[in-house]
Amino acid sequence: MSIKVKVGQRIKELRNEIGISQEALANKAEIDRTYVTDVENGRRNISIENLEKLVNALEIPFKDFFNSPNFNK
Amino acid sequence: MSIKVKVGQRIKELRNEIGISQEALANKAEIDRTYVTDVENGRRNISIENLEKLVNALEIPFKDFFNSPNFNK
DNA sequence: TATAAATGACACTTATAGTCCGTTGACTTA
DNA sequence: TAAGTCAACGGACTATAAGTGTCATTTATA
Repeated sequence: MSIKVKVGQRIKELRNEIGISQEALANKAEIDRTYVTDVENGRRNISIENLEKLVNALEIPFKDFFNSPNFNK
Repeated sequence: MSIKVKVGQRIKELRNEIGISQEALANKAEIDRTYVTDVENGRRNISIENLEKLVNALEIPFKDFFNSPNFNK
């Protein structure tokens, strides 16, 4: 599985834990809603700055974001 | 400190631990030599795919890459 | 069972990520 | 004196991510 897909899945997972919509997350991170959709579905090779925005909006440290079985597959 | 600078410092730190040159790391990761210089100096907003290449070349899991005091500042 | 809310798919422009070739200066070894 | 390695930087170029619009589809709920 590509890193893009893994990152997307992890974002979706964390977003669902918080219980907010893609649009709410997008607004919080100040990113376009459809861009978030694309990222969650593994269609975007996201940059570190945009990933930081999303990780911050998900209120999780980077190290915890990557501390998931997802990233050992 | 920006995420770009933090990532760059962490890459440089890990590269020095291994004891290889920027060019050797670049070759191992199959990315451009000059690009590695820029990333280490915080001048590039690297994509997740290229970060993965570098992290793999540094032979460290993502979660350990981000498990550094750097990323809590 | 219709309506709205949420998500998905994708094309498109523009901004910039990333490559390639070369140079420079610091340091090292012969 | 070279001659080599390495990091940093520049300019020109190509590839692709960022950002947005639009419509289609799915899912919740009245």
